[in-house]
Amino acid sequence: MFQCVFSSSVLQPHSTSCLFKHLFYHSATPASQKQPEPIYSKKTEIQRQTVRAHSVKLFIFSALQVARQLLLQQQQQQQVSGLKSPKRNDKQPALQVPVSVAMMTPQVITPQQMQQILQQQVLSPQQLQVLLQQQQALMLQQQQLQEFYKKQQEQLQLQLLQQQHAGKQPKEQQQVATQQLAFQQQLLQMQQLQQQHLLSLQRQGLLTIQPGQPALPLQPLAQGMIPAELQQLWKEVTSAHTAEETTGNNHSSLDLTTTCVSSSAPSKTSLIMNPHASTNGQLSVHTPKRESLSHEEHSHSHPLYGHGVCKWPGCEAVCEDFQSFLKHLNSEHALDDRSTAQCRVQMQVVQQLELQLAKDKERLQAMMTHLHVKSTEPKAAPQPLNLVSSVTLSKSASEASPQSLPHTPTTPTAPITPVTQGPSVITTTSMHTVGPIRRRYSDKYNVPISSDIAQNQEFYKNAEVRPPFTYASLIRQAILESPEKQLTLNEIYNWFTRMFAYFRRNAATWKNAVRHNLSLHKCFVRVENVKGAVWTVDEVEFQKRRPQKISGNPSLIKNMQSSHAYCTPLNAALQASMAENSIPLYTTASMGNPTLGNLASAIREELNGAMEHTNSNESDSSPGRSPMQAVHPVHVKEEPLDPEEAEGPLSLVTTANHSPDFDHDRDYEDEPVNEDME
DNA sequence: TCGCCAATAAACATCT
DNA sequence: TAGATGTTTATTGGCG
Repeated sequence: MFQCVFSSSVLQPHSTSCLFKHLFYHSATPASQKQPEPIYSKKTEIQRQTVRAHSVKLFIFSALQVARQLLLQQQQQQQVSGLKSPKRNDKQPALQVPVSVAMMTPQVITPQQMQQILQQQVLSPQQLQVLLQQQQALMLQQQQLQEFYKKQQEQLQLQLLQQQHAGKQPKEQQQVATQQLAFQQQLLQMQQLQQQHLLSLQRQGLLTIQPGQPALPLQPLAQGMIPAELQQLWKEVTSAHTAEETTGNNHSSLDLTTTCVSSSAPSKTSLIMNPHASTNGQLSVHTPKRESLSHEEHSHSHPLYGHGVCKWPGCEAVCEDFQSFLKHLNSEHALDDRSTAQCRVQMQVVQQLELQLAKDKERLQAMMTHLHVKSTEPKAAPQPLNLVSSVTLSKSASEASPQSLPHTPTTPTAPITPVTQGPSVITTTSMHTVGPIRRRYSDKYNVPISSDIAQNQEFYKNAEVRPPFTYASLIRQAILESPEKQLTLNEIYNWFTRMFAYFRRNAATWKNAVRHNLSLHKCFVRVENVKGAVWTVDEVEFQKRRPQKISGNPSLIKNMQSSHAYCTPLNAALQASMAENSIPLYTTASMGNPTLGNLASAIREELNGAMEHTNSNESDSSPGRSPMQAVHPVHVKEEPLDPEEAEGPLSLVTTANHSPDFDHDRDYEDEPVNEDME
């Protein structure tokens, strides 16, 4: 009986196939149905900040409604009161200095406050949609208010002119002045209301205030934002979200050095959360502070600008410099239906990608778990799992396991290197091969043995997984890991059993193989000392047999090609997986959003880079290049070899794919040794 | 299909 | 004398 390893599963498949079906069911079942979604801190933060932003924006919206009502009431009072003007004769400030629209605008939250509120938020598409609708309503109201204020101001100025020229209509003038005063009083009330709301938010933890932020809840009216600025800020917020999510997981927050809107605001407090992040820079046009920033800095960090091209989804307009990019951004990607729709689409893309990532992670985990379960199945998989090519020991070897240890119950973590190497991990045959099929395994894919063993130490120790290296490589590694770079045969045995659970079984087989390799390969030198015979590694011999020059070694070139070829099925798999899980994403891609293609190409580049890095890393960290190994003394075989025997087999440790680990001496005795490859 | 090569098996010798 | 150690040969099977 096998028990499914899924935490939420209680099914106990009675056979391997049943278990496999069960696992397949798990794989096909949406994650939400089988176990809770992995809780990512970022996700939680997103939700929290979304609520925060939502509350604040709703508040702004409601505050504007209140303002509008007040103004309407004022307008009605003005119409009703008619000539009942106050008898004040003193000059009102509003009369001396025309009341600006900004003064009259009920935007009491300063840019700093707004930015502080908004700087951390990441909205879900649904929430953004709601907010965008609110935003549109907000803009509409702002426009109405603005028009109303303008009318009022025009009337006022007209009256002032008339008064100056004709000295007439003092009543109307006073009336308007009173009206303006009333406006200010009402706005002050609103301001206080807003302050209370902000304090309330602050108390609820929905609004964090920087310690150095002076008088956050309340700012003078003169420091409020004009509607245009607010509109810009809204744009910036939405665009910044788009940009932030476009850039993926860089967790960039808004760079408020580029979003400091009002120069009049006492923005002494630096609100920069991430100096490398940026926004779309829309506000830099009218902010001296932003203009002080170098455009190179912008262009280097702006997620929507790179290589002289606007990276707005589906745009790719060529912008010669950052300035023109900003103009283009402001003109072509202003806040309109198209941009908001694209923003929504982009958010869906990101969401789908995150969902896909979560699913694939889960799938990977299930695969790992599944393979471990399979490796410990006593019936179906009596042989230890071979990571490379599912080597199953021969019948006699598997039967002759006097030192077999019980299977380790621990669940080892998956090997790092083979996973990242991709093809070196599991072949399709490993899933289906049954019986004593002996398959060749070697140091494939240029995995540096030392790093692989170091990275996957726990895995190899706990899982009966055959290390993807030849016996010769392992022997050499064992010797080199020893303090004196020499080991007795028994110590080599111990190293094998200590480091690899796989070698805790079938001792007769692999020990024979170890002895065979020690004798076979010239690079292993037997040295007699006081302890008896110890084995060392002859690095010269070892390095002689590493024809790894990429430019000249066809096997390496082939390996490189196969590495690249691996990317193609991976892309296909990725896209198939995406298609399987995210139709909207495909819709997005079909709309011309290059995200999917970019993602695929990015992954392809990453893989290529990884492969190249692996190759270079391998050559760097290859045994032949190890400084430690380079200084290792060369031992001479005490037993003079017969010339015929000297042609015995040797192996390569870290040659390319399908290259021999250790080539026979015979093969290299007459071949020119390419020293460049060392 | 063939050759190469690592893994495996086994025989044999030598040593402890 | 048994077991460990070391050597050699043959076979198998993967892979280019």
